[in-house]
Amino acid sequence: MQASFTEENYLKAIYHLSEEGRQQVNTNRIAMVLNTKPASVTDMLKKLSEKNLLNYTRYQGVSLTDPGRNIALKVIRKHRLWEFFLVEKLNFGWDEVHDLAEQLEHIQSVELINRLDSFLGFPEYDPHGDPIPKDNGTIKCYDLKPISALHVGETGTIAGVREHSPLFLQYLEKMNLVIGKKISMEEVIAYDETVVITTENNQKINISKAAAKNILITI
Amino acid sequence: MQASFTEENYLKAIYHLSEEGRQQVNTNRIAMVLNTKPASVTDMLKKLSEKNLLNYTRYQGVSLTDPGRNIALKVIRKHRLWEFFLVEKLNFGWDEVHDLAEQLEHIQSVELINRLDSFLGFPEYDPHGDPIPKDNGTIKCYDLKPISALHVGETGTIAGVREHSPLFLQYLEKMNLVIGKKISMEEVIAYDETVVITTENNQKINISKAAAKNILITI
DNA sequence: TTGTTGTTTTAGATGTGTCTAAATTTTTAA
DNA sequence: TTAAAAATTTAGACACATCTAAAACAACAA
Repeated sequence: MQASFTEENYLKAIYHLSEEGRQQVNTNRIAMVLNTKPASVTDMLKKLSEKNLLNYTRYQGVSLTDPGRNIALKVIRKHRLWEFFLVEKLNFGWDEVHDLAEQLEHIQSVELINRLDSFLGFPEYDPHGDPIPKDNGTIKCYDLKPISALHVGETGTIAGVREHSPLFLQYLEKMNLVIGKKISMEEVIAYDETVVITTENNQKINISKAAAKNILITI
Repeated sequence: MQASFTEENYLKAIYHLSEEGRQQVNTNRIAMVLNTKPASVTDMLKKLSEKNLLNYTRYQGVSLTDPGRNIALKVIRKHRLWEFFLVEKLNFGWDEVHDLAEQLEHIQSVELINRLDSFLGFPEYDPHGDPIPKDNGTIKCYDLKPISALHVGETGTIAGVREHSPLFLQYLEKMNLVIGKKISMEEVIAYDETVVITTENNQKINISKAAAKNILITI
């Protein structure tokens, strides 16, 4: 089953949206994340549905079929391996690689991506802590929690992020809140839910509620 | 000046055609190398001409403008750097990389390609012996000759090829006629212009006239 | 100079992915 | 239960790159 550049982007977006929420994904959300209009989304959903890549009934939202999910995972595999390559081999910052990987993820060649995987030493996670799907379509399922889910006194290690915008990643870099850092929850300010965390060297850092939701940790 | 995927392919093809022959490139040749129809070529030529990427007058063929040649050279730079990467880092054969590089050459990012260049150690030639254009748009001009131009008794070193099809490259590989090999011209069979060459270890190899025209050497 | 041949261009159509504006359906609130 | 609001879909159009068939042009030989 061959999917076009655009079709791949739709499938990937729908995969991400169904991961982060309920089963059925709605038209407006898709239009929003793909920077397009709901009418265009409807057109594409009909097309993908005819190709049996997703289940679609008018007004009811969509879910991926197995072939559809498979294509999405292949694209995500490519995206994350290229990100790893760009950071580890070409020394890009973790905030610079997303747009490049959006292009590279559409290069068609199973052989290429498997050799890249091998060249990189079969990494398990990309530079943002996201798991890299294997060639056979399996993907580690995350049991990461956002910092905001920690109770006061609890400790964790930063292992991922939930938002990939350059601005957010640059902010984390500047605060030295990078993957692998151990932190513990100090307190939550009642007024605006600002979170105070402590790093290994006993430094206290205040982060906003929004930021705390987007930093993921293992316990 | 941004050119689309397809526009880039036209500019690259026209660049290659004007290298290998006279100045003006004709419509039918372009259609042939791009695997498309002359009518489509005409449409595109009008478009590229309006963008000032080439000089076009009806029925008179085309030549690239400076901006057009510049885009073509950037694409060729990317193509050849990616080919080098695929062969040197991912261990592809020199006969396997062309189609992949045709995809990779359209990734848009000057930063990416310059970092790749640096990662690869600023190579001067791609795996087929073609010179890699520099970021500033300069390119080494070849003074390679085909084997068929050697006189009997003359010696040369294989430095490039004029044809990139997998079949031809696999044939060379099998005969061990790879870049760097020293050969000398033994004789030309009068009957069908088959060329007999001798390798360093005194092995005699017969190659057809067509093949001899497509293997390039330095003296 | 004229006619033939081969090349090139125009005219009109198709497929993909997008859009706006209007209509329809679902959801929510009264 | 019904009306208003929100979400979704249809209808009709456009841009891009392509195609076929037919017309226009160039080059060459007689």
